Amino acid sequence: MPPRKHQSTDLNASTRQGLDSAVAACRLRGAQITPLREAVLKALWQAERPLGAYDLRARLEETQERRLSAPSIYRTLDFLCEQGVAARIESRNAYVACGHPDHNHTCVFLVCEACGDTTEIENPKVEQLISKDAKRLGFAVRRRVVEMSGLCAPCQQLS
Amino acid sequence: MPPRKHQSTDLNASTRQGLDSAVAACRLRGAQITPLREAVLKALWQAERPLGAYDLRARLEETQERRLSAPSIYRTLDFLCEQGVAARIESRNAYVACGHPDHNHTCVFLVCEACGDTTEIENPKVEQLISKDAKRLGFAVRRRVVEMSGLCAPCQQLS
DNA sequence: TCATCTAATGCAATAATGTATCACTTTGCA
DNA sequence: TGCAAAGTGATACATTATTGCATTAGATGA
Repeated sequence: MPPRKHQSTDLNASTRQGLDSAVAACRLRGAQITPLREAVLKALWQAERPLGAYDLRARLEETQERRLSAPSIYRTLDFLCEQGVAARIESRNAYVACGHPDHNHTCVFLVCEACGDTTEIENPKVEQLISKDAKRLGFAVRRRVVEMSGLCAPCQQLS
Repeated sequence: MPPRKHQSTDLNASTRQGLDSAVAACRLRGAQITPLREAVLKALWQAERPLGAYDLRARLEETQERRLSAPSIYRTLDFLCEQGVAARIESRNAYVACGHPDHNHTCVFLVCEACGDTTEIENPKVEQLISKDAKRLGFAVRRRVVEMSGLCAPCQQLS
């Protein structure tokens, strides 16, 4: 799969496809897709960049026309991350939809400091390299966080 | 969680060496090492795991016997991270002393979820791999976050 | 169909983490 | 000495995240 720009604003083609395949992946594992979970995932897919939990809540409250509690948002995000269909960007305290809904994979996120645009790339070699080091030290890796922040190509032009 | 020692104000050999070389590295760059900065760095070296900013503050307030403001702590930590003698563990909102005080390097952190113990490894190949991908996409990397969480060898024995 | 059980959600309060701002102090230096 | 810049202190505030418990929605089986 080619690198996916999280900034794509079209709501239909790639967004719908990503959303649908994410939902399907969850169902395959017997995980329950509730209206709230689907709404959150959809909002992430539609977002132009990683969304903070409270930012996400604000957006959902608009489209849903009701109040949502912070715990609901966090629980839902936790669920989506566990399912591998979303990911937390630790260096931003924010979340993105993940286009590679496998359980055991490492995504590398390139996060633009200027516009927030986030690109997700997969590179199995990175994972292998680190796993090798970890194994040598007897460390059992469970979760991987690989994030690069800097400037995306368009923002470099501007500065 | 296994017992740990954070009461003693004495430094063991490797801690002292790490602290001294970090201080020397800062001075070489003309950066000012103030009493507060040195105290914070020392506290990080003495802790055997990442410390949260407020946790760090509590410890310093004990040894210094005075109140410290959160902004002071954060400013000091920012300084130490910029100097490359400390690093922020994004997945924990915490900070560790860094044993490789170069400006442009990528450390991989292995963080044990059980005991908090954190190991820092250097692997230039990881950096190269990711840089290559980034370059292909025209992305200019400025800061790198590579963190693995899981279980360290001793904690695997226990479970 | 209904009773029942469990997962999911709602809600209030609050903890934990991080920042803005301004005033004051120290340091380096002409 | 006096100035400018860097560093620190202090208050208030903003953002992010969690806890505990009540309630609701969905699945399950008699």
